[in-house]
Amino acid sequence: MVRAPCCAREGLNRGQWMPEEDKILVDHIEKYGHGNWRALPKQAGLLRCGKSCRLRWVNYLRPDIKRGNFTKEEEDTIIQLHQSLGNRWSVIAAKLPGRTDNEIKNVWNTYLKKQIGPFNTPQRESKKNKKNKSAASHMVSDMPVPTATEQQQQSQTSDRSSADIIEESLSSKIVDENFWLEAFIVSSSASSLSSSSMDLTEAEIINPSIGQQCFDLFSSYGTDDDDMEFLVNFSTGLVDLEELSSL
DNA sequence: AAAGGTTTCAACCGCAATGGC
DNA sequence: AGCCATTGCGGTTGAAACCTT
Repeated sequence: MVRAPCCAREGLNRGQWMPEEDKILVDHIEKYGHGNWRALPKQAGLLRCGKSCRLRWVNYLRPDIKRGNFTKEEEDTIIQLHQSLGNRWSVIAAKLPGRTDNEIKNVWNTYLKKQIGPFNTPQRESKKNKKNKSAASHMVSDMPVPTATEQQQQSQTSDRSSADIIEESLSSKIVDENFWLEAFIVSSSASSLSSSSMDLTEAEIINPSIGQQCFDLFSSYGTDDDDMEFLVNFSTGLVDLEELSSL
């Protein structure tokens, strides 16, 4: 038998908190603390479940919460931490005093994610997402087509990053299908501009079918150290598409 | 001005971790 | 060791605000 959700009890309020409810909760916590969240609403006289009270306090009513927009420094910190930690919002929030995990998660999902583009670190995957995961080719076809200038700019930064990103990913053992696809895209765009041995046109670089093809090849090729070396060579233009296709 | 579309963010849900018995 | 209650976390939802046509 599955336990019913705590808020399923009849007669409990849900949704937006009223100012009176906030006041009751704050007054109670200031007086008695929040030793037991489950018992708290009853003790305080609130028609809410303990979970809802905890969330309201942690994300909104706590006195040390910082209000207002995130500063550039905070945004940079989030981006950096997300690169190394992934979606571990509570850990990221611990590094940003006054900011909540929920707030950081929202900021990330609303605009920081879009700011940094598609080469963010792979995220921990929920069971639900695994079920709904779309084909890798969608990622390629959804990619915006870079202009020549954008590519130039990208290559200037990704000359550094193509091999670096690959090696960073390898050293941290983050090797999943997103990694391979991203590695391909990064290495393709970098090498097409930096190496003549890579005979890829701009159209081919962003062509979804080639992306999918290479992804499939990489996937079947495996993920051991030799493969890493191969991919690094690929990224630096030492292996070309024909060789890749003949594997 | 109004309808429809998009974005934001507070709140909820379900699951995993933890701790007490 | 195993069960159960509680807490904490991350993903998701939906109402409200905002924007566009």
